[in-house]
Amino acid sequence: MTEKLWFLKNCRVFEQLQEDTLARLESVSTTKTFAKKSPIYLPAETSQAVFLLVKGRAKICHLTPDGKQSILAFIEPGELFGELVIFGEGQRDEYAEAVEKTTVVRIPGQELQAVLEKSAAVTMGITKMIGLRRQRIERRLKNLLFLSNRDKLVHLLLELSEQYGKKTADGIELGIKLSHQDLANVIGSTRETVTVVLGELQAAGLIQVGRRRVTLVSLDNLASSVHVDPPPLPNTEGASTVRLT
Amino acid sequence: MTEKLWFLKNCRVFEQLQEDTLARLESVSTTKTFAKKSPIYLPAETSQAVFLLVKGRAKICHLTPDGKQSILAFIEPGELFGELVIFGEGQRDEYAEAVEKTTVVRIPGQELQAVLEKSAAVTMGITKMIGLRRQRIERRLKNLLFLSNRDKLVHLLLELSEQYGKKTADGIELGIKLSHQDLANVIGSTRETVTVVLGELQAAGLIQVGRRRVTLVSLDNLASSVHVDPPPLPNTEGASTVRLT
DNA sequence: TAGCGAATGTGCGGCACCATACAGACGTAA
DNA sequence: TTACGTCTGTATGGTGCCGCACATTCGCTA
Repeated sequence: MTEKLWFLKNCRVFEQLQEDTLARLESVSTTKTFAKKSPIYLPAETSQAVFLLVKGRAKICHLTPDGKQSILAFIEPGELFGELVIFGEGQRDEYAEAVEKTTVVRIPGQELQAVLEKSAAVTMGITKMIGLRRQRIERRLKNLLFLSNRDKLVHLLLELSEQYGKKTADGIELGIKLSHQDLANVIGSTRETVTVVLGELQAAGLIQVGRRRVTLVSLDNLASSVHVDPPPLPNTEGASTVRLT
Repeated sequence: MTEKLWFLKNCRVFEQLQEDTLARLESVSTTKTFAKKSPIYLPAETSQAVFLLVKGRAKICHLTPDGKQSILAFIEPGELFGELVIFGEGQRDEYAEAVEKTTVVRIPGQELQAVLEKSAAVTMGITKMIGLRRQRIERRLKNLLFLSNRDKLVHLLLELSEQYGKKTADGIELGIKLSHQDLANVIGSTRETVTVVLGELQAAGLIQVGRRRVTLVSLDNLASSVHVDPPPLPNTEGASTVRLT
């Protein structure tokens, strides 16, 4: 019927929901489209809403007092974000920004909370999602604590390969376009340093870089250079359709 | 009746549980006491268990390949930890260590999962806990990304004051004994740097330091020096009894 | 296809921080 | 009380990374 309903139904967390609950959720949600670089929600916003990304891509960011942007996460189609507001923990201190033209479904926090009370399955799904993201963040934290920028960057590339890697003739290509500035904002470094380090990694034959594009030539060598086991290989056919987590 | 039962009942997540479920949980759980500095669980461990800290204090840690210890969190009496195993997400990559003589209740992951299926209230409680900890970690992450060691340390002190602060005549005293090495392991710095920075903060009249003890003289000045709002004041009477989250 | 903005490459001075080394001070257990 | 181990203070050189400056190239859009 409506697009919204279809979107909601196709989000893994909601797929087990009964028709009437789903319909209710649909009726209180709204669809919105954002242009590239426009904010989806801001820290100051009083309205407590959760979002489902339908199309495009978003990033969750934070600004330091002196204007530096930290990137906490990227959000892909099918993923829920801003979900921590349902715990009524006061204001957010991060914001979400569309990195390309992006469509989202906006779900009022109250309503989602009501759904949680009705469906244990959905609650469990949300819990797992939050837990999974916490594990990811914890992993990032420990990588950021004591590593050199080189190693932070290698870790990041390995992590990205797990999520966005597409196997090609040259190696694993990252299916996400990121500028050096973006990479720097994820690992807490500077654009120039990232440029240099990427150059070194390429010179060492570990990766191949192009404009907003990175291909990991040797996962094994990359991984062993930072003393970790190589991450699992992505599916051979790259295209990941609607995913969750 | 048994001590275990009492411990479980006094953990906020479980307090709403029905008698029989609680009894079941009690029957499959075991109580263990660990000496100072001994490991409570290790990354390699195959047994999937969740722990409830009853007495003492623990820290969740990670070791870098070159032997540096990152501290991810401290665990206080009444708190659950190691809870992410219930998502069957393979091995842990962190370990837990008793920082003083510590007693825990060990709950098999399977059993906790069974409880979650029975009680929506407990599931919601666990979800909130996981979410709250994620927020905390995210906050730490963004503080670690672009700040100087001085600012990282100040942020840490403010955070600790929120959790362990006790109001005294001189200011807010942190009710947790931490060596400079511990502080360094939390913010990803070195022991010497922490010593120096603490000295500077003391010279600036912002804090008072003693052996494994820090007192925040002026929350406001500390907070404004890193461009954030001062955290909420702790309760005047320090002693926090069994807490959760 | 011309032009402009964004993204990338590179060099260099300055400095915050690390690594090492050592000395003194405190706490705790014998 | 003594003795030992842990914790803390301090100095010193080395360096990885930032901050700034500028040249160049790519890609999008008009």
